[in-house]
Amino acid sequence: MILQHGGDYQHYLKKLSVTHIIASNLTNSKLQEFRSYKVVRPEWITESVQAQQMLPWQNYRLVPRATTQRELLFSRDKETSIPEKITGESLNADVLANDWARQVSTANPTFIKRYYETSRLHYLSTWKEELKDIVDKLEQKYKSDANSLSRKNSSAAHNRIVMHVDFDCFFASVGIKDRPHLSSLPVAVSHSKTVSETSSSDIASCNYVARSFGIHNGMTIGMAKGLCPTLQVIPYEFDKYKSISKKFYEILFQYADEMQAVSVDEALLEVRSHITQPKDDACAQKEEQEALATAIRDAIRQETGCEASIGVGPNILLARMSTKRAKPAGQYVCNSKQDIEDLLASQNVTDLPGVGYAIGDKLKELNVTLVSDLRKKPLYELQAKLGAKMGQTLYNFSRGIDDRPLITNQPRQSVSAEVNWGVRFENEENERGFVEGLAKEVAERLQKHNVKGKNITVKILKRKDDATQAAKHLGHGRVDAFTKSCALGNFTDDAALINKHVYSMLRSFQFSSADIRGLGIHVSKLDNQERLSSDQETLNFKSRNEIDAQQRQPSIEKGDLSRQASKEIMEVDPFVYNELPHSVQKELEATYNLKFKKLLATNDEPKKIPEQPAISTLPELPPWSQLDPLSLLALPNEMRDQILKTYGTKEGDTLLKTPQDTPTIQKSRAPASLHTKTPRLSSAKVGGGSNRSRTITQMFQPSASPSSRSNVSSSSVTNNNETPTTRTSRFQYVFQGQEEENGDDGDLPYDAEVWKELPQDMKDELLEEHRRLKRVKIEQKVQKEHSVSRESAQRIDLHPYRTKEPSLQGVTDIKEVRSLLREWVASYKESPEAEDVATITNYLIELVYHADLEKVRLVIAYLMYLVRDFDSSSWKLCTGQIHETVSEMVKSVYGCPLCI
DNA sequence: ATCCTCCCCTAC
DNA sequence: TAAGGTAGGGGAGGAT
Repeated sequence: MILQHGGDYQHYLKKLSVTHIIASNLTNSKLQEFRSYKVVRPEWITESVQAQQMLPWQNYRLVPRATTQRELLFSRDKETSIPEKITGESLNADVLANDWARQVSTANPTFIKRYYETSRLHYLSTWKEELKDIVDKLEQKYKSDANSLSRKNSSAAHNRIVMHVDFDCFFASVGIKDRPHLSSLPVAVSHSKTVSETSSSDIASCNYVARSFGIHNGMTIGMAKGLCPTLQVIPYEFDKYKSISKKFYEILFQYADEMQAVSVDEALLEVRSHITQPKDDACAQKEEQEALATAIRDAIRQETGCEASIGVGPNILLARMSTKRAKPAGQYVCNSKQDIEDLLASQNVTDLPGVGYAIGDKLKELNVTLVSDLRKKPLYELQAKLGAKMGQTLYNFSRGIDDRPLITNQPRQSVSAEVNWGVRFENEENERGFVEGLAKEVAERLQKHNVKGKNITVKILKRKDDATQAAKHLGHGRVDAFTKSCALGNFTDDAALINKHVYSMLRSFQFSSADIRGLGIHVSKLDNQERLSSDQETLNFKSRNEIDAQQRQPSIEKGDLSRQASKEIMEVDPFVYNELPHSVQKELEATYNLKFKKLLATNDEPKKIPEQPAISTLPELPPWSQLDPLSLLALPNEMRDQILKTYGTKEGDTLLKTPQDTPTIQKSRAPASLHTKTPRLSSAKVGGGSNRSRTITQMFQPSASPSSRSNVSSSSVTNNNETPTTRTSRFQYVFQGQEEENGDDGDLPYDAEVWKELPQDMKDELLEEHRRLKRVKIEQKVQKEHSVSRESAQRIDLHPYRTKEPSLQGVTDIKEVRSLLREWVASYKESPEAEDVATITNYLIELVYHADLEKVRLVIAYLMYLVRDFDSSSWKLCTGQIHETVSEMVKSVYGCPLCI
């Protein structure tokens, strides 16, 4: 209708060419973004057409969604039928009648500042950030050191030694250190000054004497008093904690190849390079690790006067579990299979890191309480219950497997501030003031960390309708949580701007201010993120140019464009310009050297289609990729022909003014809606069971460079002078063979009927595009499988159904499989590569699903035979692990273990 | 398939 | 009386 009545239609908002925006609904952020545009409902068009004249747009303004939304009306009558309705207003009035409560709640204008000065959790978070910074800086310093390479490399090696160091009841220990007379008494750290039964103050930390009474962290003083009337309460001493923590980190850094700040009293260390004993001498290694732990504990005791416990293990999980075992004031080294068993099997699942109440409950629904129960569950069951990632993680954890590296130098992703205590608003003005203060707080934090963000999220805790006075004094009580976010056009750290958005989002919920029990502001999408892709708005041209100058396509560089744009002359249609909002006009004037066109000389297009009765000029066409063939078919014949011809004669994207002699369609993707809903013509499956075998391509590569996980793929890619996405290996034929077979286009994903209607040249384009897409897909799949196999050794395909026989490296015959294994073991005398172990495990698992247990048995037996008289324990450990995993698998699928 | 929003969960 | 913050991983489900 727009076109037929002389209008023009743009698919994307371009400030220079859009006069009105048609929408029946818009998100909050779009409403904000378009607030200076003429945003009208579609009725403006239809009714104008009907009236045969352009009606005033003002009458068709799109009103904000919030106000068009119908309100859920809870009848007042029903409410009053509840005998004593509890309202936020009455509850707040009750609490705020008390003068003291007024002082410490939002009723006090200086509340936010005072609150953050006393919140232990706030300190915990702040310290963690500071310590991360310190560790990063120290790391930087060491990097310039000559020694740094060896330090770094050793931690990336496969045989990790991870150390977890953790103070025993940190806050309590620090307090007791300066109050020796309390050392043998039950002690707790809390805000509470008196130990009364009614105190709802939390215990932040308590010593082991107190714990012997059943007292634990997080318990209220009131409850603790019930358990132990003689409990000694000491106050927080935040400054002390911080200074002791500093000493702690200074000590640790001397022993760490790499360090992750976990918290003020806790850190993770890679200490491989500090262990000199050979890997295969487990006994000597254990002794050395014990000695190292003792030395570190001694140093900490001497410097800080407090006890720390240390756990050592081959990964983070086992190090942490070891610390648990070590406490208090002890250490534990886990370096044998038996140790792993001792640490895990009998533990409660909630003792695993990352398993709290919620996940513990979900596991309980699966009848899983102990880690040993967890181990009996097949992967798919865990994933179905907990999600793909969590299921996999716990499946691995239960077996002592944990691939996670230490996290260091991670750029911050968000900044936030929230307060969920003491929030009691007497009126809306009160609420507004608080939001303003919180926005200011967030803005200051952004500024402090030198970042800006373009996404703002507000989080609200609203008292449940039936919630009475909170159990904790001025606590939030029983609440529901709500969040809403908005995307900004620009990065910001401006308090007023943040406040404006937050307040408007908050109001959109239409909650009574008296019901609000907590508020938070989160800012994300920060401007400190690494620019990895050319899509990003800022680019580090130097480094990128250096890295991939050769791979660079002669395509457009967005960055280049925008850089030059500031000097460019911009041709503007005066008609369009006059319709633009004033702010946009100004912006254009500021940015460009504007030059007004004479008049509607749309003859930019060299090839104009002459015979057009219906429409004289074509509107700017959407990119080819956006074209919906079904809609195309629905158009009047002439119009469709014209559109198709236009695509055939020029670039789909008219922004690219490069003249094209040959009618090609670049950068096009198959429109999604073309995907058939009827069965495909034929689906020629190629490659068969060899798909997975591609993950093995690294298997026989020399292990010269201590191939850290991250550089494996890159090293295999940059070898030789091949295209980046193909693999350098003697097994390359697997990949290339597939690619060639793709000449078969039988599996085109298009509806046969639609296809038939398309003109031949369009068919040709689509065919070519289809082939290209297919190639890309295969390449991506190869890469993905690599990353997957790197992620976890126990990845199991969730789709057991296999028509093709599983293969290792494209090979299925047991003799050939054996010779592959022989070759593999021979080429890695020292210890196996994790990726290869994963590949073989995967192969075996597929065999299990393929019900070829005999072959499973043969392969494992042969592996064991190959490593039978190896000195290296890692080979034996590894084959043992493969055996165990597969056996577990067999058990979960068939109900009985595998007998070799 | 990938992204985005609105959550939930966890750790200290 | 009391100071239930914060960042990041991740999932569900919808939009693109």
